[in-house]
Amino acid sequence: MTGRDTHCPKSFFSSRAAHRDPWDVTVATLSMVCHASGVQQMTIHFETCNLKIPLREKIFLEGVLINIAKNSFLIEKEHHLFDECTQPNLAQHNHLLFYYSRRNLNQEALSLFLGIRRSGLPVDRSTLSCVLKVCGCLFDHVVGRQVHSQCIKTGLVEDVSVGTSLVDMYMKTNNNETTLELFIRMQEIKDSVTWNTMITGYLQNGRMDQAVNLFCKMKKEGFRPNHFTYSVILTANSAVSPFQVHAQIIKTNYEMYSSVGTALLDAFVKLGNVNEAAKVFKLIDEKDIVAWSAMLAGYAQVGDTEGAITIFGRLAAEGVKPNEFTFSSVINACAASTAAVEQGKQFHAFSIKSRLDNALCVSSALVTMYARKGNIESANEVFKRQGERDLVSWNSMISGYAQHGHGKKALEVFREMQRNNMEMDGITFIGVITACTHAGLVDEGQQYFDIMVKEHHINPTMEHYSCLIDLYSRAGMLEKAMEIINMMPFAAGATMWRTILAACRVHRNLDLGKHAGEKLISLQPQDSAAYVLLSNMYAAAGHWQERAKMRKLMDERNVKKEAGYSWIEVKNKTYSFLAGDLSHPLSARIYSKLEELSIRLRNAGYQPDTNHVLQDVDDEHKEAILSQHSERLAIAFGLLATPAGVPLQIVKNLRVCGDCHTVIKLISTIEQRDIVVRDTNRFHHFKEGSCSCGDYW
DNA sequence: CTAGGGTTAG
Repeated sequence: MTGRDTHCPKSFFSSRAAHRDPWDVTVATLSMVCHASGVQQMTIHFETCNLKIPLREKIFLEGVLINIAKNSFLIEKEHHLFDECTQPNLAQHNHLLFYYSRRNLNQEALSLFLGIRRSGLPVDRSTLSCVLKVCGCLFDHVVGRQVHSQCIKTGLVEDVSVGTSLVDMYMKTNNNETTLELFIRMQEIKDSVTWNTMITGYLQNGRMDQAVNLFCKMKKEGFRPNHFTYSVILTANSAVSPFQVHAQIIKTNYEMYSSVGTALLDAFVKLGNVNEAAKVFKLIDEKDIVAWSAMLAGYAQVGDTEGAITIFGRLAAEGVKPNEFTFSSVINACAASTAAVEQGKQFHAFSIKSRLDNALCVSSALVTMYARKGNIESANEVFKRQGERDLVSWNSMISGYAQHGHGKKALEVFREMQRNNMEMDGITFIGVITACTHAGLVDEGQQYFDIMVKEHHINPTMEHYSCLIDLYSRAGMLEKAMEIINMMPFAAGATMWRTILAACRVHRNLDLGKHAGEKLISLQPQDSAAYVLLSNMYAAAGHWQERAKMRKLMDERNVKKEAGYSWIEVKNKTYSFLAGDLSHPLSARIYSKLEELSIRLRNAGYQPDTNHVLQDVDDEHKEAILSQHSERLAIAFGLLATPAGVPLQIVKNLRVCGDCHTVIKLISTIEQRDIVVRDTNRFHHFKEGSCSCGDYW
């Protein structure tokens, strides 16, 4: 059970293992070691700074060079230090090489090795194994091959660990032929590490079947899989059934190993089976941060925010330090939940305290979280402060702006991304085209689609065509939208027909609407959207008989209309409202507030648009129904429950109707409030009588 | 010498 935590993680902060690393010498332990080993002539310089490890001086101790700088990373002047060292020997060279490698300072390790080689100093199996690993990490097949010939010259190629390192290096640099040749040549000397290395290599190159074959062959040849083997073979989820492997693991007792249990639980999560994953998690003996993070991410992936946050609380209570992956997962869980932004903010604060807020995956998760919670300014704040950015950072910001209808800003970010020569992918263009859709930039949207295909050679997916159809539909260019449907290399799915249908409703195209409605109903007979939209259209056109038929069809097929819900957060609590809801304790006050508003709205010249009511009732009733739409109840409550001037944040499970949109614009003026409404499609920022969507949604 | 966890859209 020991020795399974000794591998160095990607980042210094990312595992408890790192804290047990003998090289992470705190000031106290260093002094002790110096004292015990009788090294007196050495000077240690302490520097007071607010970081944990204030030692900055270089120390030559027991044949090991240590230079601990800020954050305990070995960063500067290593060669200079090396010159001062009196004739470093082979062991000292290897020590430093391992130190670099373990810290992921591969470039430094490589220069050290090249220096050693230039000076003709001796090397041994440790030196060569270590530098081969470094070449693999850097994907440097040129130096890798040079080292290979050095292995042959020295005869060390016959050594198992050197041979295995060669296999690893060639696998990582994608040289499958040489790898296989080496592996066959190692027939007599190979051990289970060699097998594991081969299997891992195949998996990382996406060759699942080869990996599984080798896994079987390994057992046939009498090598027993160990915890390395199991933890890696479980990532071949499409080729291996976790249930099957689980049975083998139970027999061998490896399920209590953190690495194996983590891989297993993750395999269950990927099958969508969190319950099974949770059972596996429970059985892990000593859960390390990777295991905790995997379980947390599992809950996040199935949308169980509460579960994810509970796991975070438990690991913190057990004194386990969250790392950047833990934060990015929990923040992502907050982004997906319906709860208040406050929850996400708390984890943001925690990540700052842990000095992990600048980690790429954390800051990108924050951008998305703030954007999805309606706080686009904070999203941009985080984005601006990102020291380095990757594809995901840029995509997150573009999509964020797109969802908020800030089409121009989304495109600005996109152009900045272009100027920085960033690589782009399909998701980038989904964001860009969506931005054009919400901004009504039809031609630009089509142009970006063409650029994506012609200049970036990205194959358009279903989603891209969906975006195009959306682009044209929203602009009322329904013929163009149908043209796309007819020319694209996919059959139109339910989502596309729903888009067309909704656009037909807005642009009053009953004929195409019928067609789209029928398609949608045939694809998803249990989805209420088609029935509701169609009957809506019939109602708007005054075709009450047709509408009654739709109603009947719904009853026959037992399709239930989704109820309109809105919710609002006040002081960390979420209050939800159904249309016509009377259940709230403040109900009476809410309705009198609505009364008062309706008088003031009329004085401001408001005329209710009763086209948005689908029931066959008289106009007076229609007005009453409109005025009790769930978002209005939530807004009335928000106005009562918060001090003047505080912005209101509303979330709605359906799209905002045209009449409510008009009313909310007016309310933002007469009540002097900023109101943000997130519907199923986008964000609406109402301010001083207008909306960020420019009445285009 | 070999291993397990995360993020972007719809």
